[in-house]
Amino acid sequence: MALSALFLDIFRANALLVASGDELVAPLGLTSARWQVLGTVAMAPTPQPVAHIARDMGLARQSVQRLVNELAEAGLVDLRDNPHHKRAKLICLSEAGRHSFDAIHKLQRPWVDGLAEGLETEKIAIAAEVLQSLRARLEQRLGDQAE
Amino acid sequence: MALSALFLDIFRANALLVASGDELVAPLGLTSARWQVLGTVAMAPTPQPVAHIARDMGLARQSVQRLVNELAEAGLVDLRDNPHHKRAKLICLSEAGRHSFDAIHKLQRPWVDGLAEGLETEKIAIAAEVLQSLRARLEQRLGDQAE
DNA sequence: ACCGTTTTGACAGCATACTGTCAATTCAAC
DNA sequence: GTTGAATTGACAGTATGCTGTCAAAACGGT
Repeated sequence: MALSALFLDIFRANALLVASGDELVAPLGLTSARWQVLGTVAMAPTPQPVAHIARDMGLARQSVQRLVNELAEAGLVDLRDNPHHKRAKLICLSEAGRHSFDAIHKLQRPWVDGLAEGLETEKIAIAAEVLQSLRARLEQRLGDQAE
Repeated sequence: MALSALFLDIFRANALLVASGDELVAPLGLTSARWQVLGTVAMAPTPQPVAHIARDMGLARQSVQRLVNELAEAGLVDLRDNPHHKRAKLICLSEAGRHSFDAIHKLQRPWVDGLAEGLETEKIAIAAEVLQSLRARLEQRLGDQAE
């Protein structure tokens, strides 16, 4: 079955992307996971609490919680008081975090451009479509049993 | 950039596939990772040592080592003496392992069929092609720096 | 206003994958 | 044949993700 083969490709691509991402941002003292959290925080139109970021990223709340705690300890994000909730602090970039994020951007663009070179845009779009369709089905099935 | 978006889709699809796989084989007391190792062992034309299986799967040697040790402890695989290497035992399925593998197959087929339903085969093929191309590029780049 | 439900972060523990290091073994070059 | 390089498994440690449980806080229906 073609789909089973695709699964293996997804596993490998995922592993390689994480490894390559780690390598890419290592000079900045970051990792793939922290970079992704930092990016989500940076892109949010307004500071969000951890649980909201986790939903945005499709990760478990506690995974993001730990990463945010580490980023806060590293001084890359600040925990701002939330007027609407005493415990759920709002996460926003610190000065250093903004710096790191900008530096990542400069590294990321040529990296992605190099990877994309020679790949047909339409095929990338089709691949994304297939993965999103897969995602929807998997999420629905997991939801069926969990809730 | 379209490719960056695809990366996020790959991350999510990977996480969901692992979670769904865990759920699928949980009744058999297995996990996604062990299932994949078991499958690789079962599919090998002849019993292979751990390091060879790891290369087959694109995983680090030690990751597979641990999983194989656990599978051996669970009695699903046997470690057969290797006439060509005193330390590198050959991994092969035990009776129980063969049983589990057959049971997995029966579970897996309807699951995959259900997921594939409505997906166009050509699009799946294109997605696989994109991911393989991506894999080749990422592997090459990582290799550049590591070796 | 009150009480039950939901959300949230803290804490603890597990599974998976990675890396680095070491000793035993095999292999290859000479 | 001997010696140096590569392979292999054991052991230890790290990063990421998950889950479960708990108490504090917020929310909602009555």
